[in-house]
Amino acid sequence: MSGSERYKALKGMHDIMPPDIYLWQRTEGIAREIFSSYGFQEIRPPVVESTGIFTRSIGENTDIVEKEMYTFSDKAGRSISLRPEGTASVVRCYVENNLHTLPAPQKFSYAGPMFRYERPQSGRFRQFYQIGVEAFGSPHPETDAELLSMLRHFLGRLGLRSLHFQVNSIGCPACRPAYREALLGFFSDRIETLCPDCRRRYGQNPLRILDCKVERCVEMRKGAPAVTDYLCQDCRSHFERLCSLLELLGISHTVNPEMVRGLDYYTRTTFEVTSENLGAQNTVAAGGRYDRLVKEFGGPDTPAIGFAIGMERLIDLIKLSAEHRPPAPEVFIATIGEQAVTEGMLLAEKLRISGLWVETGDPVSSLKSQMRRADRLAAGYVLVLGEDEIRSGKIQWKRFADSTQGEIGLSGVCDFILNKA
RNA sequence: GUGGGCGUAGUUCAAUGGUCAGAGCACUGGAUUGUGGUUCCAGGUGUUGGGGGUUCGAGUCCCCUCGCCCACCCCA
Repeated sequence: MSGSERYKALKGMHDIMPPDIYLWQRTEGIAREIFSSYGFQEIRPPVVESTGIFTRSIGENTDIVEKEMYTFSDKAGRSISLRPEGTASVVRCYVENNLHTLPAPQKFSYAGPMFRYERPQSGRFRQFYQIGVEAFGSPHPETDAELLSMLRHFLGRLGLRSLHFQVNSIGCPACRPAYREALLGFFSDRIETLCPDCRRRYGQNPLRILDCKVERCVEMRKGAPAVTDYLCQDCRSHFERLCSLLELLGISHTVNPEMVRGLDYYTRTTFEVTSENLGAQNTVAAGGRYDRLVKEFGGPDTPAIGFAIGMERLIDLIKLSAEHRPPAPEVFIATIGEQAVTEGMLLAEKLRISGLWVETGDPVSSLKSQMRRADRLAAGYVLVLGEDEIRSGKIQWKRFADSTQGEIGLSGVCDFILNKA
């Protein structure tokens, strides 16, 4: 504990280990299963990219690129960065590999670590994991709805309840400037009454005033123009269609015109899934449309939409939702005597080949301590193998769950366990 | 970057400024020889995060530093 000489993980970076790792594996498996049933195929872009990929897509003046990126020079002096999010890399991959030549829409998923140099807090880390999906080539609100539906499907399969879906449309280059002007106009005569942060936001990113938590600001923005009232005809009908599809699919949600997304590339649909049970960082998944990004990356004009799920936050919720038992060995082989140790190894191998998780006892410790260890591991069956068993060819089995035990011929052990386990 | 809280055994925590810093859990062994959990007995560990200061005396008070947690900011 006197740790100055012992290495520790870096601030904001954590080991994911048992028993949590089982929740991660299960969650990732369910994601793979469900996403693939919607036609999403996994891709694995590198974790490091040219810095420009992120600055151009996420936005030069966002906090992420301004102060949160892990940016380095490589040996040749190129500026490279650890990815702070997944979409930019996937778009780069899509363009670089000319994936638009494949039949649209093309749908991809990814999973892995992201990096942001932030001050850690509950639900926020410097290395954190996201599972995300991106669909390219469909401008239709049906695709938006399908994504939301898939997300709900996934979260439902994990047993999560009481999640809050919020959707919004932030318009397109045709209609957003007008809204921005309206917002600036609304606040222009009351800038002084806003909090210092919001005064800064007024110049930087006025939309952010809409989700300020300061009470006075909440009060001041009553009656502020809503983005949804300023949508152009195309954006409006896209959004209305989406909302009616969500109704049809039975996805309960809130339309929240004050919902703001942090990344610059979003157009039209944005959405967020939040939970009451997470602390301040309560967004577990979020996403939206980015119809201009592919073109900006040098590809053909291609609409796209995606979302990302914050794994740590998701796992937190899964842990809260129910008790989760880590897996336990199916069989524990306790041995007494040298010959039994050898026989035990052979038996263990045989059972493992059948796919069972088998542990063996410490060759030199007493049967009692081996039994105790088996119990602590919560092993399904203990097989006791000693001189008597080797002589008689019959092995003792014991099941902790109901404290039953019995005898079985050595040759039949495998079938016996497989049938019961 | 800003603010608040907390650092004592592997872990969770205790200890009016005053003997040798304790307890639960965990771990190991044992309670008639080859049977776990419950019970009983026995066993060990700390540079009290680090450094300095005040004091006859500091885990306790003060300063610095490092680390963790939470919140702001921002975001998954």
